[in-house]
Amino acid sequence: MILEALEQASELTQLQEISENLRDYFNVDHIVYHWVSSAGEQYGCGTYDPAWVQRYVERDYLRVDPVVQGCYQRFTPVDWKKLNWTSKAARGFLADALEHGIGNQGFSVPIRGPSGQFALFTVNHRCDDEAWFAFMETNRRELILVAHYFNQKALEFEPDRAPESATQLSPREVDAMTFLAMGYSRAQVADTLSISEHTLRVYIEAARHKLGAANTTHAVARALQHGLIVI
Amino acid sequence: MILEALEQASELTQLQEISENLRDYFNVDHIVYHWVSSAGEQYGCGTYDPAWVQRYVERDYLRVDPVVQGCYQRFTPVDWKKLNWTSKAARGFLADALEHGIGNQGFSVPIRGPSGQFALFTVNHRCDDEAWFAFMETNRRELILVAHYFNQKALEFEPDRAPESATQLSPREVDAMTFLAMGYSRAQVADTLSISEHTLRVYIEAARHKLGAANTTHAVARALQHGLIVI
DNA sequence: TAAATACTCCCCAATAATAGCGGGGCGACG
DNA sequence: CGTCGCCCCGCTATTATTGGGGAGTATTTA
Repeated sequence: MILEALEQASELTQLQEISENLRDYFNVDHIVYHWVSSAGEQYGCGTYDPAWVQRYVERDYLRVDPVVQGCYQRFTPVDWKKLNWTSKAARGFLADALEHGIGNQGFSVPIRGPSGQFALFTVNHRCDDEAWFAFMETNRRELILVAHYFNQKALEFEPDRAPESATQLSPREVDAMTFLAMGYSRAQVADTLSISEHTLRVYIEAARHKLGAANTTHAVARALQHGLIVI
Repeated sequence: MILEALEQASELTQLQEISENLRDYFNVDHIVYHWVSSAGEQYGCGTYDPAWVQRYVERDYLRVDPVVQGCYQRFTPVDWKKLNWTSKAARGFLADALEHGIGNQGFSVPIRGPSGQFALFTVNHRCDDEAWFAFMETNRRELILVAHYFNQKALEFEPDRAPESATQLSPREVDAMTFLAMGYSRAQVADTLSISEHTLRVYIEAARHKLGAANTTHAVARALQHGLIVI
């Protein structure tokens, strides 16, 4: 079974191979896995034409692509047909994509990580709606599972992407960060925690230093990204 | 197959039933699904003793529970044995849990949503390591899939939990929020975007209002939680 | 084509944030 | 019993951020 190959893969370059194997196994045009991040850091592998990938990056299609935008707002895997392709930018993007060999049908599985990591596993194919529907009926479950296994492997090979800062905040620091993230002012937080604003400030600074943050907003953002606070 | 029952479930009360059916189907002690959030809003269903659930909430075990803390920092499903049970609080929690009928073996699947939603799907059982290992070998894949389907159903029944405010930020607003989340000061952001600080402030305020945030930190936190920005 | 949205710029007064300094008490770990 | 981390409180000072106005152009959408 295809999952076995995934579980046994042991080198990063194999992911590319596996994506090709998956493409053949499922008999579709493309299988793509890519990491989504606006901070430059993009990683991806799959069977798209490298020219298209380059064009995608160059044109900053990440901000236009309805697949990315849609999955980013969604909980569950989504068929491309359900996405919103009405905007001018989206239609332009779609036309460009089709010209570069991308199929008209697609299914993307959003995958999320603890630090706001976000990845997409996509199956893409060119066919009519009927054939696509039948394909999805048959393979949806296995595809979802494959998506998660693929992601797990990608993480194993790129440990940098799952940093696990291990930075721990003290309970009071967690409280402070949490209320700040909820929009409380310092005075409100201090009041809520029944401590002086001076003391509160000490916690905020401690958290800021632990998190290597430049300011309070940054500290809250990092605490959220690292899963240290829940709001 | 059990997934069919999940797909066909059409009422919220059925989730409780389904969790019981899943427990019997997999022949384990407990199946639990619960939503994790410190903002009061907790939802859960499953086969744990209600007395334990109440105790869990009362004692604020959410902040102690290594399963929650561990999964919150982790990308992938995790066996409870892999978690860190060394702290005093964690050991006390474990002892308390065992006394309340919780099994010693567990497997939890973290599930994340676009707005920072976080849920756990847990299988719990009392048995020796060997039996548990065999069980997991057999059922891991199906459990992962069941976890995601269960979550999907829970979302359908509780649409409030997937609010999808549809709030969209303009590109410039996204830029502003992103750099702020990265710790840039307003001056730095304005400089980076090559606009005046005054203009930048308009974006920040616009984003704040769109997001219903009380201040900049809150706005950044919400933007992060809603997946509107990535850092 | 009109309406909506996005982008750009400006002033001002009040508030929040940051960076230092100092103090004391508690509990856990070795 | 000493060290370490956490919890709590005080002070001063400068700088940055905030939130309330208003106003014009450009682009996209309906």
